[in-house]
Amino acid sequence: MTTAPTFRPLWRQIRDLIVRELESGAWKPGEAIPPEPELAARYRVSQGTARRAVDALADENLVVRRQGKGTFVATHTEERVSVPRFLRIRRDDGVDEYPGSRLIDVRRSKAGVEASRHLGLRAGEGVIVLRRVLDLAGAPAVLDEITLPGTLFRGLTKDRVEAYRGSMYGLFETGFGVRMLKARETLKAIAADPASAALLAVEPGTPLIAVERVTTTYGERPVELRRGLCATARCHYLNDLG
Amino acid sequence: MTTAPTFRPLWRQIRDLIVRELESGAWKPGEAIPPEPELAARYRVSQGTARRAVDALADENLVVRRQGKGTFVATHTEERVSVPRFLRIRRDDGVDEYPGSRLIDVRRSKAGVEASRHLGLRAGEGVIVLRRVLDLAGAPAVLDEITLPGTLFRGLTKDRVEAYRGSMYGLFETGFGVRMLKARETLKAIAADPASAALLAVEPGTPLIAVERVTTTYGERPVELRRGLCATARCHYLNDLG
DNA sequence: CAGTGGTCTAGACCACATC
DNA sequence: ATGTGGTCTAGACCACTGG
Repeated sequence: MTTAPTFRPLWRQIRDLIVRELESGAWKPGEAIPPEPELAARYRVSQGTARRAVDALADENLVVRRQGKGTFVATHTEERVSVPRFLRIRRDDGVDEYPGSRLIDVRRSKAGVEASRHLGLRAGEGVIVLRRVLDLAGAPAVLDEITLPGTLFRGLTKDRVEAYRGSMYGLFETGFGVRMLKARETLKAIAADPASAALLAVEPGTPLIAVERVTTTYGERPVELRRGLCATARCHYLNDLG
Repeated sequence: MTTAPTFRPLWRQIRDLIVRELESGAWKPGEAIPPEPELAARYRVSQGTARRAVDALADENLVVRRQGKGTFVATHTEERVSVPRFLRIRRDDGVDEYPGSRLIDVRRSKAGVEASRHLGLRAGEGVIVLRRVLDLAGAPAVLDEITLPGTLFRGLTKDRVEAYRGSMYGLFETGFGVRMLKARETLKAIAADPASAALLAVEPGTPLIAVERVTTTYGERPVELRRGLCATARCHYLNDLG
């Protein structure tokens, strides 16, 4: 039995209030949030305390500070410059490459046991399943199957995905107002089945890394289930332990 | 070409000075560092600035703050309570278990191309190679091959490892004064060779996750090369993306 | 109780970006 | 020149630990 927190610092309360504003969409991804003096005035605290709250948000990657310019709501739409934040697959030769994406299909269906469990849906609720192949160094690297709650991604079609220029999470954010904040990945090694092998251009039975990702938005609410099969002949999964 | 940093905040400089103290062993792992007022006096700064420096160290996991008690040098010797900080392998059933370890052998040899590259040694320098199996849920889960620079781990023997009660990094820290601070892991999927398969109690050819870890101490200096083969039938590799 | 880290404030000044 | 975030200070007070 854990006792409820008996004390919440002021900066923590301010942080929570700002998160609620972010959640409600008061300031959109990429936009600036109010400057520190204004936040301090609004919440009736010293600038130091407002600053502490914003610091916490920056540590959580919810906002990005830019000296001299302001503090901006974090976004997935400006990741084209480097490698997407959530992509752990890298080329063995060390070259930083934004992976190419080929969409296979977009289907509507009912949530199975696994999907409903991970996404917190009732069995049989509508989901959208999207499949694609990521290319790295000119060869297929990852076969992705992305499962989304139908209610959140109503107008999502193959055309819409193909028309969008940028990362998947950029589309989710700008097109559907769903912000991907954290993810938890679970990795296993499996043998390639014939169908997947064909799409990845490897022999059936080739060892692959199976990545299961559950992505969450505000309040740890799960909004994406992603299963990726990674062929690691010329690339690898990278992880830094701090 | 990157320009040299033109400005270093005071708190950053203090942080660096404290790191040097830590590196020199002025305070040993598990011990308390001087309280904030004392640090402030020693470095002739305000307590707020000293605090900022210690905050940075805490963020880097070099020290651990404990309210009311003090600030302590981080250690790997107190990880028995939970799961070791650098271990990403978890049981599928969610049970938190401290893995059992069976040592296979400890050999002295010469650094090969890979080892010398990753550990920054000259080819042919002496290394110690240690092999073991980690058990999870009563079954072999990971086959580890740990390569260490001979000069740093002079008295390391099979007996010494078996006599030590605690994690490998706990032994390195208390027995050899080498503190493991960060690590970078590179994962690939491979098929089990017959020898490894036997030790992991799986069929030859079974897909495994091959984890290559390079662990570093102060100044990003590499001090361990570890190759692990993970059988993921009843466990998985877990990674949180923030 | 004294000593530790944790919070909050008010104010001065610095570094950076923009006009 | 102005406005933004970033640094530093001095001091008051709170929360937690242990004698």
